[in-house]
Amino acid sequence: MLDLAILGLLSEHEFHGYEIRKRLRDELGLFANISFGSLYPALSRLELSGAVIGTESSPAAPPAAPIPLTGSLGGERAALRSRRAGAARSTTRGTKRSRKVYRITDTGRRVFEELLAGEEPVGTDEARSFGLRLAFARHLAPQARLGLLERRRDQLIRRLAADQARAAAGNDFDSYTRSLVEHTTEATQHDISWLDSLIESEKLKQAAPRTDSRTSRTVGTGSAAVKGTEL
Amino acid sequence: MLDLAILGLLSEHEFHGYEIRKRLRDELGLFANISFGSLYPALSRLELSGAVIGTESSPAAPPAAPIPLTGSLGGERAALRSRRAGAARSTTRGTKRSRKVYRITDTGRRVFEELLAGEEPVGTDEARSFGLRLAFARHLAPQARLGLLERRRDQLIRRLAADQARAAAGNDFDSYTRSLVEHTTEATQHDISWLDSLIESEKLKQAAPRTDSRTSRTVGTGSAAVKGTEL
DNA sequence: CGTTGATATATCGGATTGATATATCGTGTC
DNA sequence: GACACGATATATCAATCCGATATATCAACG
Repeated sequence: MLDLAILGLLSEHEFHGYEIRKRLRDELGLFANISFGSLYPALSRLELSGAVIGTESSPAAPPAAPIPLTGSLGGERAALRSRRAGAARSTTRGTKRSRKVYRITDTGRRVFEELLAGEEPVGTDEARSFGLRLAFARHLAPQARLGLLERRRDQLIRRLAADQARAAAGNDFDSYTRSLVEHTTEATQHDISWLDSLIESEKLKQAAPRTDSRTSRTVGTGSAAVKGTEL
Repeated sequence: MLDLAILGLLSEHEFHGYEIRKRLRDELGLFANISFGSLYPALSRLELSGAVIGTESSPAAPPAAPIPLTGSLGGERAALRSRRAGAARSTTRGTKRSRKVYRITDTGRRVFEELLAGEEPVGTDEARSFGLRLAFARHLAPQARLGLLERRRDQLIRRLAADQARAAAGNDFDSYTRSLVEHTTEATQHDISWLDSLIESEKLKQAAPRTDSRTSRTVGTGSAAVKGTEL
């Protein structure tokens, strides 16, 4: 769960520990809210196993791509600051503090793909796990991607059955518990509708071999599809 | 989180370990899906601290402590074995297997109320924690109950703000991540609406000092209130 | 009569969190 | 210009919890 998030982020760009956590938290919210207490051991683990390579970022470190990506909140702002402070700008930006930048290896990419395509956990944090995988679903083969969506749908169907059994059998619930169960059931139904629309879009996209290979817009905004499939 | 669930269940009836897990899982689903690996240590912990009392359920077991709680697990197990081998099947047919029935103490009730009224965690399983507390909310004073609902609402408002910030700033998301963020945002809004209806019902109930002290029906079935408060 | 599945308790390793410690740097403030 | 404060950055720790596993009994079924 944790290695998946780290490797997924590092598969796009190199980062140091603090920023890995920051990015995952800011971009994926509760789906990848990892703590330092698990991040740093995980990075050490991944480095030992050869999935990532950590490099000390000392002032004379001009590695590959500095920060070519988009927003890069912390990095660009830090670079801006140090540049304005005067000293830097000649070599690279003023490394404000010792940090260790992690880069993914080919082994790491293989591990990432295995984790992403591997078995999803069932139980407590299945929702977190699915959200995390969906956030990296673009790295999956279309076939595996559809499988991910459908397995999650099955999971939710089973959960809905359990919810409804609870609501039906447990008539001795007090009003708060009853409201909780009702609300949970509705939320699960909503999740299923959402997945239905995702699956439909995915099938359409795979059926039509358009060269529109970029992120097709039909997936994200399909509120009409959601309404249409409503239970 | 775990002690709260156990004590909450035991505050209504006495149960043995296996059934504690079964009940919590069947009635509260994901909100209290505790495993044996945490249940039995928790029960031992609670027994040591005097919050619960465990009694061996053998056919002729007077309520006084049969085995004077030597903490040593092996010792108790040995005693159990010998007892079962010796006085097996004298009378009462029902006892299918040796089990340890746990009963809550006055201390345990105090601990339970403290846990229930205490600080909610923020972070990963705040939803679980809230659901669990809501399931036992009838044990709270009306004042504290309203506070629980409002604190949860504030939490969700903050989460919604974070979700919307994500959706606004992160335009470089791929379609899957974008859909995930959108869906999460909608779910959070739905949760807030639900809490609004709960809070409204609660305030109404507290404003009207009806002697209708039983679980008022207006909370659980308030789908009209939900619709009315929809965003 | 044997095998399966539910009941029942217990332990272990591993993953993860939250808290805490340490240190540097930028910024606002008085 | 002193100085606190918050953000950056890495690291470690105890505590918690889960999933898997082991062991054992018993009912039901063919």
